[in-house]
Formats: sequence, structure tokens, C-alpha cells
Amino acid sequence: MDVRTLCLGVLTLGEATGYEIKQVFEGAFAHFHAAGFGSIYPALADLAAEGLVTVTEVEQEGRPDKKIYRITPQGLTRFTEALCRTRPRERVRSEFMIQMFFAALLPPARIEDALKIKAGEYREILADLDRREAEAEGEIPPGPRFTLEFGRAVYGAALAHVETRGPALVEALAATAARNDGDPS
Amino acid sequence: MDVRTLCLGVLTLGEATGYEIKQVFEGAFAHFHAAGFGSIYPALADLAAEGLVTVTEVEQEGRPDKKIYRITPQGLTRFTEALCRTRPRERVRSEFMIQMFFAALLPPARIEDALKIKAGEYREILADLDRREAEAEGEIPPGPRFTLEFGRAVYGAALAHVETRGPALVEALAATAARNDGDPS
DNA sequence: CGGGGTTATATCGGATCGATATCACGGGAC
DNA sequence: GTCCCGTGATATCGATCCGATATAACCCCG
Repeated sequence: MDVRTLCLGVLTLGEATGYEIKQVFEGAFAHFHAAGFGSIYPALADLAAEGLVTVTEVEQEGRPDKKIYRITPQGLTRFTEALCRTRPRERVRSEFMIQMFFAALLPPARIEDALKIKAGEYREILADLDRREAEAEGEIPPGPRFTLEFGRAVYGAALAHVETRGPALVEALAATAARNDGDPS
Repeated sequence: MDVRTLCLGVLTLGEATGYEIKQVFEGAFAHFHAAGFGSIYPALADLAAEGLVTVTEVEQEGRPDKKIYRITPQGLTRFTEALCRTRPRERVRSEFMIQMFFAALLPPARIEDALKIKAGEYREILADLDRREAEAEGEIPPGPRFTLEFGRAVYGAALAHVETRGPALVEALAATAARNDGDPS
């Protein structure tokens, strides 16, 4: 699903500026679909040209005009169709896993650091999910709730794995490094 | 990390053709970094031009020439540096989560189907990881082992979540739909 | 003997990412 | 008090990446 369709989806939640849509991608959508300004602004321009959203320019003193986007009935139809038709793929791109896969090429201490940092990042993400739930106070609809809890389950498992299996990885790497030093056959 | 660097990484495991590199992306790397031919072939051409890999063309009857790529010492240095320098980000792009987030816009039966299909996909991925481990028979080095078990932990958690929380999602959606039908205020 | 899967190469257009640019306000550091 | 950084807001540009497509002949099953 392209960013154009995604923006349409965000606008089903209510009117928004491009900047606010970006905040949704960094907030509620952060753990399953991010997008940058370089995709969002052209997408909104296309949607407006197609009549799937309306634009209201609000003049602001000093700042650039604020453009408030609202979805049209055609836009909602279009989004619902796209949502139904889209086959639900899942792609991951993890430089962290690349580093772990090729861990033997780096010093064990470097891997140990990377594991510690990554554990910290996972804890932050989990804290963020908790915070978002606490702030909403039970008013989260079933769909968003499902995705939020999915995030918690997955990142919880990732954190647990890094914490429980990480030390064994570092040990194994240190042992191999020591063997290579001590017995350079 | 770009595909050029990734290909260099795959070649640290041994010589390979572009086609075989693609198979690694679909196998060992599948759950953390895929790549298509449209990225791999140009990447290999660039690497060869930079002297980071060598190419040996092997003529074959009928088929196109097979090009076997091997990493050079400069290539290994380049990859190790890139691996160390890269900050380990993790990005996810999940159309499945998008569908679940906007579940209220689709018929509950459609969501139920999507959940069932996704559970099946997760089971296949887990079976694939198990199969890969069984085939290697304990000869998996620590790095790849860590990533394989990470995949098991994460996809296991995802499957458990879909199976345990999925029914509650469908129920909640059905209840809302019924309320909207029965009491159209 | 036809159809589908495998081995193997490669390109092309469109989508996306990350960096960068601009402008001004408000608030905390010094 | 003034300087700088974060926030709100828009937008573009080049590099890269993705997906579809093209080509071509093999092998095996029915």
C-alpha cells in the first residue's frame, strides 16, 4: 500500500495538516509503517488533484500557510476498497539483525554494546506503547487496540530474546576469538 | 545499509552468482532483509567496478553466462567497516497492521479471514525456521543462530497474539456492527 | 508433448527515503 | 537580555529501492 492511500486512511480519523499526518506516522503507526515528508506532501497534492481530499488554506502570520486536509466521500470509498483489496504483506528491514548475523566479523565488545543499546531501545518503545494506552484511558477502539497490543507482544518478545540470548552470543564470540588468538593454526 | 553492502556481506560467506545471492535474501535473510533482482544485479556491477568483488564468467550451453562473484580483501575491509559504522535501525512495513488498525471499516468476516490467513503464514515461517535449523544439525554459527532464534521468538509472539487476541477483535467489531444495525440512532 | 518450476541474466518506471532548505515563534540557558 | 534550540509548517531533490516484466532453455511430471 502506497503512502497516498495511507494518508487517506489517516484522514478517515479526522482533518489534519501534512505535519499532523506525519505525527501519526511517528506515533500510532510508528511500529508498523513510518513515512517521511518527502512522501506525504506529494501524496496529499495528488489526492487533492484527484478530488479524494479537500484543502483549506489557513493564513498564518509569519509562518507558511497551514493547509488543512479533509477526506471526501469518494476518498473514503477509495480507501475502504484499497484496504479490502490489499494483501497484507509484512516486510522487515533490520540493520541490527544484519550486525548480529555477521557478529563474528566485529569485536565481541562491539556486539555487547549493540545488544545493550538495542535492549534500551526496545524498553523505550514498550514504555511509549504503555504511555499511549494510559493517556487514552480505555477509549481505544478495537482495531488500534489490537495493533498496540501486537506491538507490545512482539517488542516484549524481542527484548526478552536480546536479554536472555544476548550474553550467550557474546560468550560464544569471545570464546572463538580467544581460540583464534591462542591457537593460530 | 544499502543492497550493495549487503551483497558484499553475503559474499563473505563464499562465492556466489546473483541468483544465489537472491536465494540467501529469500532464505537466511528473509525475516529481516529481503532484496530483489532489480537491486542485486546493479549492486554487483557497481561492486565489480569498484574492485570490491571479482567476476568469473562461466559459459553455459543455451543459458546465459553464469557470473560467479568473489569478495576481494578490499571488499572484506569495506564490509567490516560498514558493518561497524552502521547504526542498527529497524523498520517494519506491515499492511496487515494497517488492515487491523482500520478494521472497523471492513466487514468483521473479512477481518476474521485475514487473521486466520495471517496465523497460517506465521506458522509457515516458524516451520521454515525449524526446518532450516534441523537441516544444519547444530552447525549454525553463533551470529546466524541468534538471528534465527530471534525470528522464532518474534514470530512466535506474533502468532500467539493473533490467536489469543484475534477472536476478541472480531467479537468487538461484530458487536459494534450489530449495534449500528439494530439501533441506527 | 505441453505446462510449470528452476537456473540465470537484466532493465525500467514509479515509489520511497533521507537530507536539506526556509521561516518564525516561544522558552530556557547563560 | 539575547542566543540557540525545539516546535510548527511547508516543500524539493537526488539516490536508492521495489515490483513487474522480458528473455531463454533446461528438467520433470503427467
